[in-house]
Amino acid sequence: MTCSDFYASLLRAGGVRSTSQRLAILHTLHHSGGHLVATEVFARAVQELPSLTEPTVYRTLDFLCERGFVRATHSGGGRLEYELAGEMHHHIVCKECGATRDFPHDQFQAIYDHLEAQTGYRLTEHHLTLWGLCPNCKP
Amino acid sequence: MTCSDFYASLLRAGGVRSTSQRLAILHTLHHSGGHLVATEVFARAVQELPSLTEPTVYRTLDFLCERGFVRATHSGGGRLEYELAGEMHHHIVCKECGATRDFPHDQFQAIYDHLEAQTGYRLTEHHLTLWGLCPNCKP
DNA sequence: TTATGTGCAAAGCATTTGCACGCTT
DNA sequence: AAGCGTGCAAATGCTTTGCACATAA
Repeated sequence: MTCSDFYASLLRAGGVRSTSQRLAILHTLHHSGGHLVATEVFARAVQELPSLTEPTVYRTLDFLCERGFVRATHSGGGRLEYELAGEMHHHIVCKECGATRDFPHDQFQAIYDHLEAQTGYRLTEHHLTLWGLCPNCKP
Repeated sequence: MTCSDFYASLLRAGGVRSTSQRLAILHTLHHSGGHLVATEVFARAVQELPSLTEPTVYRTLDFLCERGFVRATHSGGGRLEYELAGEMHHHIVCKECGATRDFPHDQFQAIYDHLEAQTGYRLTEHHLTLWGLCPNCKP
């Protein structure tokens, strides 16, 4: 099964139409390792699909987020970054060299449970990003 | 001591100049309870100081963040929100009614320490925001 | 007095919107 | 065949920049 076939069936399984634009954007996010702002998604995806336009990228990213295929995060700078929704994880970003490392969500779950009990909120979403100095950039 | 006097001495204690623009912006953040995007900061602060302009708001917010007087967070929507730097806390936002509640950072510190040991990064900054349904909006 | 900060005006981008056409189902 | 999705073009709005003047220390 090719990459595109995979995403095509993923979309259809989610009950939405499979279009070349959506596939190009999912493919781009997959091969970039995520963490792309909208303009970068466009810049890369348009190389796969030259007819792609900016408005379509914005609308498609919104759509894919709403449907849960894609997740929006942020790494500072005030611009949302997009990545494929998959295994739950977060990011540590090096402020010096930009190196990014993922870490799993597991260890936060206990705190989230505790916060639900404490506040009465039911938690459904979260953004968590850490910054610091990676081992190489530490003095 | 008036509100302005307080921020004036805070700025000078930090070794930076105290200007009417900086005071108006700090005052605005203080009385809004934080969580304002740049355009909202301008809209409110310009009422206190009519000569204030947008470029000044953007430059001043950047400056105050760099110097640690103000902190930038995000609550979705991809636009940074600003609040006074004070006691370390995070936010839970209700997706239904927008009600925001703070919770202290304490309980996360142990995990952060553990992540530092595990990844070799030295952590210096972090953004953490949770979304969900508040007690009133839960079915 | 001197360096820093601000206003003004304009430019630069990112993002959104309306509408007609095309493609998926 | 029907409805959703996209391209195009333009508008909108946020943010940044250059430069001259004002202000804090």
